Amino acid sequence: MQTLKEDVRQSILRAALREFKSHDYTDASMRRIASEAGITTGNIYRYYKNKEELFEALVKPVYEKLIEYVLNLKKELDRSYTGGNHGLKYLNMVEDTVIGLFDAYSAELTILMNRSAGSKYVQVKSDMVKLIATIMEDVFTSGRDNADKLTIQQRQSALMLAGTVVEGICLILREHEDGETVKRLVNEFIFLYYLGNEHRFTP
Amino acid sequence: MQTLKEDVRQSILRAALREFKSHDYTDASMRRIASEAGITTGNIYRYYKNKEELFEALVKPVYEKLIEYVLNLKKELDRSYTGGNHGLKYLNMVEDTVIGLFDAYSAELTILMNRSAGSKYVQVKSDMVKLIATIMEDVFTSGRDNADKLTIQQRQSALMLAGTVVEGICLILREHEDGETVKRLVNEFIFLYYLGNEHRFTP
Amino acid sequence: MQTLKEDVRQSILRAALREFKSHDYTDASMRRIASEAGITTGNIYRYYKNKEELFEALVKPVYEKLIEYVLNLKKELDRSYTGGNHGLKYLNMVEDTVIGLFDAYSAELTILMNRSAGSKYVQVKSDMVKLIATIMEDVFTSGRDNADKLTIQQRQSALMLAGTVVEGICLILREHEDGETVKRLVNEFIFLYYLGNEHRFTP
Amino acid sequence: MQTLKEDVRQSILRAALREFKSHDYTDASMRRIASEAGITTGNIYRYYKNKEELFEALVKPVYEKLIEYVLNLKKELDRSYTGGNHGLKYLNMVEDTVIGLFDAYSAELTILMNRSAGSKYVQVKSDMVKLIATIMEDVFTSGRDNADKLTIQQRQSALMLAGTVVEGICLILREHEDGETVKRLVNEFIFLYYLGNEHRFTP
DNA sequence: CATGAATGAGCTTTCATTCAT
DNA sequence: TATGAATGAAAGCTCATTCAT
Repeated sequence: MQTLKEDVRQSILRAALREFKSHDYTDASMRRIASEAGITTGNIYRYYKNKEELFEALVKPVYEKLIEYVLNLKKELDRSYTGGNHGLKYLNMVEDTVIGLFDAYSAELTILMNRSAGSKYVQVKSDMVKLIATIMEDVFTSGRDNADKLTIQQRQSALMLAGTVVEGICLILREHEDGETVKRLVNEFIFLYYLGNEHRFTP
Repeated sequence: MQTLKEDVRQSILRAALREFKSHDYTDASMRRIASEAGITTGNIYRYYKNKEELFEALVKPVYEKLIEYVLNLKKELDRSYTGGNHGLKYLNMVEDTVIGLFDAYSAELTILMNRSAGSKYVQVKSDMVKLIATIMEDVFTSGRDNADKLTIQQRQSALMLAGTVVEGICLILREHEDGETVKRLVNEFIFLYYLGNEHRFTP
Repeated sequence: MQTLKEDVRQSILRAALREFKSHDYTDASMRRIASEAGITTGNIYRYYKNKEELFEALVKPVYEKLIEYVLNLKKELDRSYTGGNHGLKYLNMVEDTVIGLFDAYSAELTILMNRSAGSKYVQVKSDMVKLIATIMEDVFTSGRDNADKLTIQQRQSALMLAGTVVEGICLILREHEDGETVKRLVNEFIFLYYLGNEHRFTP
Repeated sequence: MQTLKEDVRQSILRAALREFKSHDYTDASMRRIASEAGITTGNIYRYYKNKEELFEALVKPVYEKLIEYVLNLKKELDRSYTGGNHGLKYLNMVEDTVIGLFDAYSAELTILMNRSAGSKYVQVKSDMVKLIATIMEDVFTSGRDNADKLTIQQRQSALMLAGTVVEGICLILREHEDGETVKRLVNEFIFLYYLGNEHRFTP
């Protein structure tokens, strides 16, 4: 064979998935992954150069898709900043992003968002938060002409909303495996944010 | 002497607070805590049997208060389930609980909610979530006579909402030290949930 | 106590000395050093941060002295390049350097010169060789006006002579512990090189 | 088939040669040898039981020739100890030995002398040294009737000279591949020793 | 015969915990 | 009580060697 045994590679990935689902990158143990995969510690290193690479093998594909989606989102955002409340539209784009990624890589997305502490992917969450915060700020200033009039409190609120949206989505990802359920819950969740904001100033 | 001992105990707790604020239970280092407290590694074990107990010393008081408040909340809930939409009222009680605890134990609450991974307090969050989920279910069934008519989807939604509320509050606690800011953001956050739900069925 | 137990530190150094005398840096084993020192593996790291630092603790002092001596040698060399055969004089300076260093750090010098492979001190030997090669070239061109007339063969010879001088001295260091013996043998050895070269062209 | 096998054996040896030229026995890697030889890791063990045997396969032929030459040298030495300074003659025999072996097995000789650390051939060098030391002692006592009058210092000097000769030759072997260059440098080097000793007592 | 996946003992290093003083 | 040196198990990783296919 040219390639290493595909079933072993699969069981390593499966075991790694389980391990990283329940431990942060730092706390995950190669020994445990190996034994869970039914192989010896050393053998894992024939398949993945080291812990970082094993983690990356799981998480990089989603990460790259995420970046791609996020860049599109940003472009869309910049293109149409001419006014009008596009809050729901943007939030829907966020939702589509999540759902799209989840369809292809449910567990991996979960790990990327929840277990990267200690790896080089730590900043992913806060990157997402920053992006979504700009969306939120856009929501706040909708209809008005410039955004730099935001008070420091409004900026804090935007960051909070962005942070809680991200955390909320992460939670849903963590707790559910079924795609349909995830979709429905993310949809409800995002819609809640939309409605909440919609009626903020018009009670 | 007792006096001296109390001094030391206090500086251990102070140091532990700082350590656990920035590290998960597993990643926190007893050595660092000792040296930050200005004592020796071994001496820490005269005051606390082990890492778990030290963590507990920090976190148990808030935990117990939390339980207490939560039981009250529950009682209130059970007592007045006779109808009418009390969603906001209950959410306000949750908010009051958080704010109340935060006033007395800001850092400890933050730690309890955010850094318990690896300790026996991991489940606190999910306990909270379960409780709040019952509140959410109450919101859903407001005006109707019994709650066991909830579909499985509704139950999932309630759990999701509860989970995201808790995660959101945890995030706010994690990111802010200033009491006023925490209050304002938690209030906004809770209000968002209220409004979001309020207009759910009346768009 | 402020400092770690000095006798343990000494026995670690003693054990490390033994280990590094018989193994290259890479092949030396911390476990063996620890057990030879009569302590546990982990305990070594209370005294030295890692293998590199333990090696350095042994070898850095000699290394710095060596650099110092060598810079002096170089200065002397550059200052008096006006001609006349100073071969013996320079070789005597090399000898003095070796003897001086050996008096203070016999084993350490041995290790520095013979066991650095794999550490950041690998190049020490070849640095020495290069320096001594310039001395040798000076010997070859003594009395003549410029050195760049040396043929490629002469340069090879100079490098060979320098290399063998260094290797010879390393050998003497490796095989003998007694200072007087080292002195005598290095002296004889250097003198041999002097005589050998002296009579090269005047048989 | 026998033919095929011989091919493989040859390419293993060729690869091992390259590996051992640049790494000590301990640091050489069977994996690298196999891959350099264009075969699989496991297959190497069909041809050579283990690392030691592979090393031996390379080095034993030279080793045995070396022993043979050395025994001859010794015989010659014993036969003609009746007086007269035969120093140069003997040193020339040493030189002839080296050159002769080098002609037939350049790389293997280099490896035997320079890379045996960790294998069972470590002592080869010191064997050589011991033999050459007896030559040196003969040089010292030339013209006098018996050798056991040598002082301990003289014996040490003889050992030193022998050791440095051997180290010097090893160095030349290590640094040069070209046969002519090796010959010239070894010749110069040996001649240096001859001259140096010649004029020792007749300055 | 050959393959290359698998083994297992070894490596350096870290850290909660213990214990002689 | 307090000290801080010592322990020992665990981590990530490497590599000569074995063995099922």
